[in-house]
Amino acid sequence: MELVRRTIERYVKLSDVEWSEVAQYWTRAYFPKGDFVSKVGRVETRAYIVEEGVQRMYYEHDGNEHCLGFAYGHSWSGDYDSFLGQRPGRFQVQAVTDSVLLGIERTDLLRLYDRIPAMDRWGRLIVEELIQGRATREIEQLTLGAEERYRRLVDRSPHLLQLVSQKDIASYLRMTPETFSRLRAKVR
Amino acid sequence: MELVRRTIERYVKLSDVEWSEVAQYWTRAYFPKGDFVSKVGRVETRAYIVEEGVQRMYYEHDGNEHCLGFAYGHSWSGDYDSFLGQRPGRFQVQAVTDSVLLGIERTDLLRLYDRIPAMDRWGRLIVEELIQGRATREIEQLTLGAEERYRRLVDRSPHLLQLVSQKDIASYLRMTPETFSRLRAKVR
DNA sequence: CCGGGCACTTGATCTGTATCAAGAACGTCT
DNA sequence: AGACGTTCTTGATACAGATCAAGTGCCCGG
Repeated sequence: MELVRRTIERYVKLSDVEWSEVAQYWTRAYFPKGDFVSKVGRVETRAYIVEEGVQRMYYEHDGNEHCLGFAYGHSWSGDYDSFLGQRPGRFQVQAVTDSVLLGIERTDLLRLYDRIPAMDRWGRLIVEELIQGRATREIEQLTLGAEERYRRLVDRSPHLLQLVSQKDIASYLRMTPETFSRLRAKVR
Repeated sequence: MELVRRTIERYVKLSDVEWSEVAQYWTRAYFPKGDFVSKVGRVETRAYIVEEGVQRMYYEHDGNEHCLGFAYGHSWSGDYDSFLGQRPGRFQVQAVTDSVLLGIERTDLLRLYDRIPAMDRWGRLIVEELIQGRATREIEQLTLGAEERYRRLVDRSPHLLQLVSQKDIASYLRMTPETFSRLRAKVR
């Protein structure tokens, strides 16, 4: 659970006493490749930090999968939309590689928010960061053509190409696998 | 400023003492139609609540304007991206009609976050709500064709059609004014 | 270690929406 | 009130990327 403390303390400082209260609620969960972290229709009651592995979040429509993002490194994972709104999930979150996540129940998190103001602040800062990331993505979707979107991914997140199938990345970039494959051949 | 209190208290409760501290920092600002609330390149130091009027937020690229959203009712206004990240703004926010906004300086807001835990929580809840709204928009952009996007707008926000030019709405719906006009003629 | 099914590639064709163009109606500034 | 600029409409054409189709290779499970 040290990872949790480090992650939180990138935003706010916790005393040892506070941390010991926070720590008790986090648990480790294992998701083998292919397993679902969050499923459509189910209200997500847990928030996760990625300890190991990669997960993808996607929206299903007419049998098509539209990937909205990947979680890895020590970022957030799980369906934040369902978690924050406590409504039936609209997204699926699936382990793309064997994954280990550190999770906390929403009721426990709310209890911590009540008891430890720093945690409430942390919740705010995390979501603020999330929203800025989404704004960047929105700009890119809005203004870039398929080739430029591909180029940006290649030089900003080359590691993803190793870990995630081309069709999932294509979907994340809003293009078909065919288009992705052609760009791959074309661009250097 | 009563509006500010009502807006905040839709999320958290403030004592009269707390409110009197909060209240002093808010000021009223007038933006005649066409004026800019936030401008590209400038760091936004204020957050706003709309008292009157409509504003649009857009991204400029190659001389094209891509509208990301409108603010009205008693919602947020201003460039939240620049405000939250305190980086030079990527968006413009412009008054589409004569507008009256209630604003607060970031430094004052941070001071309130420090002094009044309920305000910190309010900040979190506001941003959580914002992100859920963006997720909904993202889903619609992802899965709906131009015609369906148009239909949804018409029956969810018909008032916008009265207040905002068709070209701005077209841009918000990610289509050209020509396509918008054709859909208008076609759909009922 | 074999076999079936994905993942990926490559080619041909299709299509929704953008782009270009031109005219009509509207609003607003002097 | 006149005139210009902007918004909206309508038509013709262009194009990026999707879709359809077929073939190759490779991974994983039995």
